[in-house]
Amino acid sequence: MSNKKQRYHHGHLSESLLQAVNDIASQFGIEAVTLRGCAKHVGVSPAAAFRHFQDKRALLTAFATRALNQLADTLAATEEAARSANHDSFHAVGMAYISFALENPALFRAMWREETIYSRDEDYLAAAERLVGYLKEGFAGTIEDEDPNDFSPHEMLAWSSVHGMANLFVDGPIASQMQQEQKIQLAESVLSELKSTCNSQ
Amino acid sequence: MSNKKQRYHHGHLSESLLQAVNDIASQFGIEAVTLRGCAKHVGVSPAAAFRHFQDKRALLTAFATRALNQLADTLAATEEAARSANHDSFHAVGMAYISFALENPALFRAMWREETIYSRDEDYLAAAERLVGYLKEGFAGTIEDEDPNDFSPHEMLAWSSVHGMANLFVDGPIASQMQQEQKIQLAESVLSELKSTCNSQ
DNA sequence: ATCTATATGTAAACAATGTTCACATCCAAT
DNA sequence: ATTGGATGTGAACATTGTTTACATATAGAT
Repeated sequence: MSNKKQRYHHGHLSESLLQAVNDIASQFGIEAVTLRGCAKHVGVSPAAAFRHFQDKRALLTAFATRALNQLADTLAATEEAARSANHDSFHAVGMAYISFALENPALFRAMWREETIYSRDEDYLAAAERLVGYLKEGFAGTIEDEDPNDFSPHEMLAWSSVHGMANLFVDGPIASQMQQEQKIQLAESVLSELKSTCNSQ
Repeated sequence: MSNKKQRYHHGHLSESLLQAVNDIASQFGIEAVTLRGCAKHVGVSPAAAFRHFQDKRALLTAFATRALNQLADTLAATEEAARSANHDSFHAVGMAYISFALENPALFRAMWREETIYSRDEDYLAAAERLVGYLKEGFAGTIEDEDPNDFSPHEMLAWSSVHGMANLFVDGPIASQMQQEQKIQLAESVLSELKSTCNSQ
């Protein structure tokens, strides 16, 4: 971080800028992310960012896209692991979703904020579609699926309750009043309730 | 709006500023809310706002507080109406929550955004506690309640799924891809699933 | 190797925003 | 009527996003 300071060209600027967003957002929240701040964090002039992103909004869109993909990766890996270990993969996927939000609140917040991103961006839509795909396919294949192209009430119930808990644990009155451990325990028991409902048919 | 323009003192500035936030947020989104914009909307100098709110953040906190109270009012009224009409009040309260979000996305977004408000503000906490209270009391009294001071898995399941749907309908890939009507129908059927789960004991 | 087109970076400037400060105006209690 | 506190104004400032004109590096053709 000290010897290659003299280079006029950075080399991986767009990648580094996204990393900067991640660092700053993780430490101070997304609201604290500033274009100039990211540029300084990377050691580059503010204007340089505009060679790689049309906008601040475009930068945040790319960040949200990456966050979506990370979450989708996590879910996929979790399901695979649980399946091959013969564990309850519905439970595992649900908990993975919630844990991701708890461990990366900044990422989780970023990926859903319609107003601060270009939600019609091609890459963003693709990433979103990938995540939604998992869920439409029966909550990543862990519950029975009637139609892989649409949400059944069961699928929607599963996703929305997990998504709702994740949101409530990150933003809301519960967020600051409950310990991490409590949240996880509550999530576990809610998922148990859910499982019986969603597998009942 | 035209004859009382000459007064030096506004009279109800803090109230009017909140109204301005509402107007602008409803029309252009919360991200578009600007202190100067609100001041101009009210016909007052930017600095005047600081006599009534310490911060932009304090203004948004007051706005979020009001939104929380509005939602709580709506839920209370809905429950009362459904109860006296002998309707399914669980269903009614759940749908009211979701409808509120669909009809007032700006309000709904504002009330949960920890990063843009003072979430430790006294009034905000009171409003949040009031809403949470409804839910801790058995989802506004519509499901059985084991402990009014804590969330049972049933209560958490009910709230989180409703909250999750509201969020997904307002921010997220579904938001733009589904019609209002579809969202409501999906919500209805999810709530039907939920009811059997939450009342089963 | 040289030249040149293009990609990538810089510095300086601008408008908009949040915020503060010194001052103006009004209201209300003496 | 006077005066003190509440409320509003205008000018200023730092910060931010963004643009523009210019500088430098890199890659491919010659």
